[in-house]
Amino acid sequence: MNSKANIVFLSERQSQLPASCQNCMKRALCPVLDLLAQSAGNPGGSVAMKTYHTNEAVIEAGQPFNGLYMVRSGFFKSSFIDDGGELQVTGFHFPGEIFGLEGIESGRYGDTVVALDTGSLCRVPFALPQTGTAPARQQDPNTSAALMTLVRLMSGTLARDRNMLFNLGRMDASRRFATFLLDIGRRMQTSGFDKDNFKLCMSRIDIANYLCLALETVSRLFTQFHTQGLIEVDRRELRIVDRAALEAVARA
Amino acid sequence: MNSKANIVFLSERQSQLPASCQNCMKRALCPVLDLLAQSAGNPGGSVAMKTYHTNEAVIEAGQPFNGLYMVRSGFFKSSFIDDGGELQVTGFHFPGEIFGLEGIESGRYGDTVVALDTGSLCRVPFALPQTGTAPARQQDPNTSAALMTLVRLMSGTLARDRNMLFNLGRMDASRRFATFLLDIGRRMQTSGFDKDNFKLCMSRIDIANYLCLALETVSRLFTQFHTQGLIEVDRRELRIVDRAALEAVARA
DNA sequence: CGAACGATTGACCGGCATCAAACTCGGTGG
DNA sequence: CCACCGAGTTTGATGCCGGTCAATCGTTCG
Repeated sequence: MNSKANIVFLSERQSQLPASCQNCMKRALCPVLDLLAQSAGNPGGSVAMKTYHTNEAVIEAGQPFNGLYMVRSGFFKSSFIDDGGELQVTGFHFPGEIFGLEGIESGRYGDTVVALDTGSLCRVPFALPQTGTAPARQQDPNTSAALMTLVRLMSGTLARDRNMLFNLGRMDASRRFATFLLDIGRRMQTSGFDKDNFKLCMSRIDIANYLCLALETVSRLFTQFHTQGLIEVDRRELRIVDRAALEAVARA
Repeated sequence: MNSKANIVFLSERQSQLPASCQNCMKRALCPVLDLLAQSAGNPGGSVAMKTYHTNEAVIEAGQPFNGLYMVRSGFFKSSFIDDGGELQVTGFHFPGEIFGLEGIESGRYGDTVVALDTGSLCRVPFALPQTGTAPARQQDPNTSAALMTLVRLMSGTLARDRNMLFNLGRMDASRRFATFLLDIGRRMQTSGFDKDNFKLCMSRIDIANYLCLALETVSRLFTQFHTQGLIEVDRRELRIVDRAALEAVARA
């Protein structure tokens, strides 16, 4: 009944987790434990873990929604093709993070997601009853907890998106780039890496596209920040040398 | 028990609606009926309707979250003060629309919301149990339905925000402005107005700030679109003359 | 009427996109 | 071992969109 780990994460609900999650080492990071618990008895299938390789597609924009994804390891990239046929990078996903939320309402994923390197994902089968349906009769005691988890996740995502919106609209190239580097560092730390010393998981092109800047501008900013002593950079290896100064650039 | 209206909107749940909603003429528009139903027995208070006048504040950014708001009539504006002390307009709210979603997770509203003219709101008291709390014991049969409604609302908002993000990042001033006008028109129609002939509820300054453009640029775009025969404009009265052409500008 | 505010129009200029070319690094094959 | 290639990146030169400053006009209100 109880695992051999010293720490009991969620004593009540743990026993209801799918078998595949019982021994997961990433459980402490997992933000969807409630959803996972619910999925234990989900007719749509149980939690599936899968490994992906560089450039391999996880989901394609427009495919029917069939669950949320949590990153176990590796890094992933979201993008979609706009009306003009241009690819637009919409985000990057780090270990412990969730994606697929935007597909819940429409029933279709809005983004194509590909692996940036070798990594693994958990797919959490999940579905919302259709609108206008009669109120659910049999109340799974886990359902409410799962939905609240979801609401929190989405509320947080909304708040972060608003920041990004502001980022794109108001900030000039330097501020955008500084903000980007700090954001990546913060999330690296959350994922268990060093926040000041890490390997950028994406190409310059992806960064430029994500920040809505020209590739050349991003390249110039790398060298400019390096010259100013804010960062050290070699290929994709990045070291934040003067965090305070970088934060100042992001603010000013 | 049953209203005198010929149409029964949600026969099952209607009887559980708060008294103040039983006779609401806007019930058909209301996207939070499930939440309202839940709030009937909510200790936090019942649905409160209130009228606001021009420039009157509904909520201030940072105030503790105490529920969601639905616009019954009139128009409202969201904004916040950034680190540099500058005001940033984040959105406009039309009759039938919801705001306050971003405050659910953090427990504090992220935006200040003010009335653009005289209008009225419903406040829907609402609270999520704190994280880490034990699973709810007594399951209100409406709770799940309410949460699902919320999840749908937020998923839709996420999708719309992503578009706005793309709007700001990639589009030049003309495209942003054309997209803005079409969006306003669409939402005017949803709120029961004419989609091609309406009164802009906000000032040029608000539009410019929202689109992250200079006030002067917006003004120039009004006259430019007018000269090109796309729109007719007199003060705040707007008529979309050539919708197809406007859509072309928004796309190209 | 004068003051205050919102909106329009004009002149100027800077940041960033665009075009263009060189450079680095890894892989492949002769 | 070197020549060759291609993708990714860096660096340089030029031009345009849109921000900023400034002046004017129309409307509303005290």
